[in-house]
Amino acid sequence: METAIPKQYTRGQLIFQYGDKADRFFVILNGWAKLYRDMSDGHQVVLHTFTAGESFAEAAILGQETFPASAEAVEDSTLLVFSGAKFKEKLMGNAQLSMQMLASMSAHMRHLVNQMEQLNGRPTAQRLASFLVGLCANINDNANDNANDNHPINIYLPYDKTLVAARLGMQPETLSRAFGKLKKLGVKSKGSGVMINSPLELAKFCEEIE
Amino acid sequence: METAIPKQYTRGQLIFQYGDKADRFFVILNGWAKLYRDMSDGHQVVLHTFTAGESFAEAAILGQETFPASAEAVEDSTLLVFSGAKFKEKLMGNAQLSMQMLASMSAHMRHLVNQMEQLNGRPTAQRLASFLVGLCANINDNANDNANDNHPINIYLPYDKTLVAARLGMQPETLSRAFGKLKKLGVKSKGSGVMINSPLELAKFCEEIE
DNA sequence: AGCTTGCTTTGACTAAGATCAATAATATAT
DNA sequence: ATATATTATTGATCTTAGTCAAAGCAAGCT
Repeated sequence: METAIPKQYTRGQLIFQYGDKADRFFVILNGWAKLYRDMSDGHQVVLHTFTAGESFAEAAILGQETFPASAEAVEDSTLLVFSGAKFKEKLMGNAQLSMQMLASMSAHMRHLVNQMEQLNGRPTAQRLASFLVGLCANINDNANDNANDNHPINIYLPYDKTLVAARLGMQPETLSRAFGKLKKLGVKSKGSGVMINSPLELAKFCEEIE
Repeated sequence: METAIPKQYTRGQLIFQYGDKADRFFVILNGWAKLYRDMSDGHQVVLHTFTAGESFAEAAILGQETFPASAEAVEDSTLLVFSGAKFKEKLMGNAQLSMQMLASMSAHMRHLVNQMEQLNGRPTAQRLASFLVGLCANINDNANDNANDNHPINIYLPYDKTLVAARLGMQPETLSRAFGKLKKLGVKSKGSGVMINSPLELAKFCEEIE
């Protein structure tokens, strides 16, 4: 939309904070951002991580007056900032757009539901495996790759392991050990690079019952 | 809306199942329903519980073609069943309605986010306390009560403790023990009745660190 | 009443992950 | 290049909630 303005954020910079007036929303041009919530005990729950092409906080400008979570850039990033008021106007005049918006929110909710499933009792190694498989899928999508192939693949963690751990609802130490457990499944982790021998086998492992 | 038809469900009856074609949604006239998801390991995650006046599965009829979760009546209940197609038509012709719908979904998402926060690491006693405080709040709302007062209060669990446990992401045994821990905070549980001496103190406990 | 059935509570035990503490590796700065 | 800070790994221990098993209660039934 023509009214948006691009804005630069540096690593660690706050984009908005829980409770702020929700009068804008965002699309990521490049970089990564996290949506999170600080809990009373000092911990942080990472609700979602976003990257280039994805939008977030669209939901907040409707209904609520304030953001229900905080957001922060986890890398140097460029975001498009949209005015909520102007967007609302457009929505009122365009039923088609409203429907698309509803569909996108519905997808977002499905995502949240999936996330809830993950955070629950499932063992840490499996949670990590799911996460890695997700990253593989992204890469394959981008490369327009055949969905059926099963090359060894090299992926890079989009942000440091502390954040990966938070995203998966575990401690950094536990993440380390989860990587350890995945070694026997052909997952090698070196720095921010992860080498996966058989994405398919890993995907199978995610579904395993104990 | 005039096109809806009321339908009777008995306790334990399936309303719809994960993967079913999402061509309708529901409003509860009376009784209780739960929205849940069966996980690969046989456990069940309860995403939400609904009662009279609340609607659910509205999100599903947009975007996705199938329900992302299952629903079941937890008491004998009467639901209004709406046709998704007809509702979509109405939406297209009515921007106002679309906005309301967006707002309601946005609220629902906020709820899910809160739920995620709860399911996480927080100790079981605190999760239960939050739940009870929520029930108190409902009652006070209905009674148009002063928000600041702090009477001892008697509440009734809306469904059996097995389901409460599931709703809170814990085992029935653990729920019992959680109730035990809350005794020293003036919470007495007898059957489906719960007597809370000081809702305020209980609310404070929810936020406590450790 | 006495019996059955299903929910709830209690107890003993186990296991997964958190925490604490120390070391190693990486990145940043001087 | 060396020093310093940050992040990652490893080990030992502890806590919490899950599991298994048994007993206590309550409601409904014959």
